[in-house]
Amino acid sequence: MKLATWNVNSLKVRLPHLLGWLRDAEPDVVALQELKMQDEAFPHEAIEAAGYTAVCNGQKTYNGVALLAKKPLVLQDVVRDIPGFEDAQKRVIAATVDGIRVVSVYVVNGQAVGSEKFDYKLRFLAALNDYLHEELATHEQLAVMGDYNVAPTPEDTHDPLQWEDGILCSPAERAALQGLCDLGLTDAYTKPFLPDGRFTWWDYRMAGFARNLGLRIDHILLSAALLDWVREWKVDLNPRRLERPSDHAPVIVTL
DNA sequence: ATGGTCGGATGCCGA
Repeated sequence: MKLATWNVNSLKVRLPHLLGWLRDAEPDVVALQELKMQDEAFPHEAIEAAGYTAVCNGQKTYNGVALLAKKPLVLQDVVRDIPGFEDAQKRVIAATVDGIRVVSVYVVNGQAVGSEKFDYKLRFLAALNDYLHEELATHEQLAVMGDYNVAPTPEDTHDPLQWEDGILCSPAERAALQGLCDLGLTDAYTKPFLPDGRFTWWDYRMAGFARNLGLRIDHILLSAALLDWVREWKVDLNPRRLERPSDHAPVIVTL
């Protein structure tokens, strides 16, 4: 079973990349983020033709998330957004596939430490914590996959001196991510699995990818029942090397 | 045309 997460940064622009990558990587379950499109525009037909079924929680211009499952797998008990958390932004969708509860999440970027958006990021992560607490109580097998916009440790940045205490790396953000793990979730990333490096995002500016000026901010968190089954964690750099790529690369965990 | 580069939507904003 291959679980994957990918921030595509506009599904409209990246649809050819997504279809090619589904063919090459053959993931079983995919969490997508930053669709930047409404539900009516979601390319169900092309994704069905590629052998996948999909559910989405879209939004115009910003955000938007989806879950894909390789047929004949089906996505059941779909829940959109964080129940009870008032939020106009579409950042969460959950479903059950083959007995596993999967969540696609696009955590708030936060812009700058101390900003209004930073405050929203921390409130979002607190609400996500409450939600995942409930999900863990009802689903033994839980996989929470997405763009967390948090680099867990200094090693997860290309330049700790530059990034430390800034946005994506501040103590408050790292504590919030650790808070999710304290619920009973574990980052599937483990250091022996580094065939193509550990970074998942590179800024478009200043030739970030060519110089490998990256961060590890996309994660797959697993409940204990799934963690024992992890065989491999990897970043798939192939889509990031294409013309007009997303600024993120997919993370794939093989169970 | 909009900071550096993208994407999307305008007369920049968010990342």
